[in-house]
Amino acid sequence: MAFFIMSKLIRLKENLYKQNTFKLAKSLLGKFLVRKIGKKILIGKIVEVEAYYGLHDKASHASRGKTERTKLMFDKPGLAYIYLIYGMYNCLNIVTEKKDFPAAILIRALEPISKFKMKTNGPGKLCQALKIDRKLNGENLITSKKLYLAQDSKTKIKKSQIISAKRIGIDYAGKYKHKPWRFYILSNPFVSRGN
DNA sequence: CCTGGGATTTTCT
DNA sequence: GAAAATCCCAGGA
Repeated sequence: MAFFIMSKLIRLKENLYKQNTFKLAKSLLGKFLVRKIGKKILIGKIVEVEAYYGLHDKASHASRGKTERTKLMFDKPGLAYIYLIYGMYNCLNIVTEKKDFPAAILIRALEPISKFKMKTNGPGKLCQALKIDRKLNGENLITSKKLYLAQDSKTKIKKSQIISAKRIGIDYAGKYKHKPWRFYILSNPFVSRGN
């Protein structure tokens, strides 16, 4: 299968995941999500993310404490936290911050690089397109053969191209619903909404 | 442009 | 038993 003209993809290293959640969230824009299934490789460029930060963030699953479901948010950075939402869709998050500090970055939209059968302009949809489900919950993106993040030396997103906005679907979160913790690439047609 | 409801099932109260 | 980090479709302005 012919891939697009693109310089070599290099997997993101452990150190990168150790930076502050908000810096990391912005720096993930323009990076690539890679999913390997047997010999098949599916690749998408990250164009939209949201940050969920700390125990006080009422929009975060971690705000109600550490449970069987949310314990990964309290784990070490670089793991995948995948959960089922509304009984129907999976959502993929990257765990961030030190162990015991709950935070994660939700991957909300991808620009397709390989050919997908389904759309990737939403957190539930991109998981369908890349066949990501809870079987991959806890996958270590630094070492996993099935799921990881990568960068290419050419693709750089300028600061002026990064938009901050309110997060989506969290109207119950009190004052935290106003936090501008959603980040996306200006004018990118694959952003889920508001572009 | 916007609002509202239904699908579907796990998780927590 | 209610809520949920979604999506799609219908209907109204």
